[in-house]
Amino acid sequence: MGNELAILLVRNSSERERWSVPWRIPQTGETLEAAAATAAKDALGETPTWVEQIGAFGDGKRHPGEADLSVAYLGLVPHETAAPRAGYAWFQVVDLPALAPRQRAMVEGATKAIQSSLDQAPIAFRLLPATFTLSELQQMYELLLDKRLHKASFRRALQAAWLVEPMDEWRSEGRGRPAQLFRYLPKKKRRPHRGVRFDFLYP
Amino acid sequence: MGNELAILLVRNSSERERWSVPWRIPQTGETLEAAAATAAKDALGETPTWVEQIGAFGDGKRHPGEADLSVAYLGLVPHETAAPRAGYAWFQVVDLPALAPRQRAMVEGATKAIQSSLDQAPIAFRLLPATFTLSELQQMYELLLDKRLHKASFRRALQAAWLVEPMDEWRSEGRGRPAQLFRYLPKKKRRPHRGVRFDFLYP
DNA sequence: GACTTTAGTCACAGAAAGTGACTAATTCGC
DNA sequence: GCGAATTAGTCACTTTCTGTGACTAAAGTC
Repeated sequence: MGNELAILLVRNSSERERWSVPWRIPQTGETLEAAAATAAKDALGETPTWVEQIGAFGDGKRHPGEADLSVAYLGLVPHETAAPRAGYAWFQVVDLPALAPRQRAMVEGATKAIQSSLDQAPIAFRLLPATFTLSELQQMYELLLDKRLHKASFRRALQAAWLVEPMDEWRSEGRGRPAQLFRYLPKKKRRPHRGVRFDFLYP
Repeated sequence: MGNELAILLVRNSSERERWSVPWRIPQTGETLEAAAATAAKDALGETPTWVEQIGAFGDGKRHPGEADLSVAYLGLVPHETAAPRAGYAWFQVVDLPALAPRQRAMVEGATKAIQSSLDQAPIAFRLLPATFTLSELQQMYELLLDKRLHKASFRRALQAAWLVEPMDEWRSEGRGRPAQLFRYLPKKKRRPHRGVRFDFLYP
């Protein structure tokens, strides 16, 4: 665990082994995103470092115990995060329990959204400490994309995108040569560059 | 007109020169997408050839005459379409009248969505007749992307993507050499290929 | 000190994209 | 009828980007 994408589900109070996505009915004066962040905080104890809307889901049919309309949000937190509250549990995305159709659609939309916005937004950086090694960054991309990346290609693309800045620190991680630490390069400082594609693929 | 992206707005009944996006409250048993299609049909007299969800918009604040939550959909129709019903009018996207903030956000999201899903879905083909010339196709892409494309690059990428199939027909359009007609190549027949980027840019 | 392990870089081949020029087939003006 | 103008379609060449394996560097292990 920790190197796999996982999702936090809540046990369905009514049924025995039924799980569903954590949810919350927005209160008056509460934005959708705030409601999503609150739902996540109720589950986790802290607010996700990345929150993004997936979309509205509703099939017109009324299901017992379901709202007419669900607006799904994706929230991401790094693994070193507080344990979930009672009634909640993490599941690996590759091995989910049975979910209602709408729930499954929302989860599917969320995983796709991760991959498609990964090269548009600093998602990976919000999931890492302020300073990190390039290997850690690459592993995060691999985890989020569910794809192995080639080291040289990854670093080349990273350079072209001016996304990170080297620091004067190195970290020795037990075995092997110590890795240089980097930090996310705030947008302002970036030099003009072409669009970047992070879709390089390992054979 | 006709070679510009335009949006169909409806006059706000209450206020004098206020316009807003056509809307509809979904009925019980009606999916969101069906409601969106119906709203478009009410405005236009026909159903858009492309419909896609943009997202849910709601700021938590209650505005007079506005729902708590709006789920925005993008509907596209070719230009040769029935005239709008009374109270509706087309506006060029580059020159919109004043809109409420939420409305503006929805329109903005819609125009971005066009561009980002243009190379993932056969949007352009739904806006053209069944057979078309490559120049027509290129003009459609240029209109939707709001970007000039280089002829040779466009055709090269098109070939690599196996998206179209030449027919044995030519069409003479007044001046110049007659253009060969093509049609959209149904997915089944496509040969394996790499992903295609339609983001080649004119200097 | 030799071996293992992880970091980091290079170099090169092949593919893809940017671009201008060129050929082809029509209509228009005279 | 003929050359200019116009639109279609293709080529060729250069530059850039990707995929990839191999190489060097700096630590720990035994």
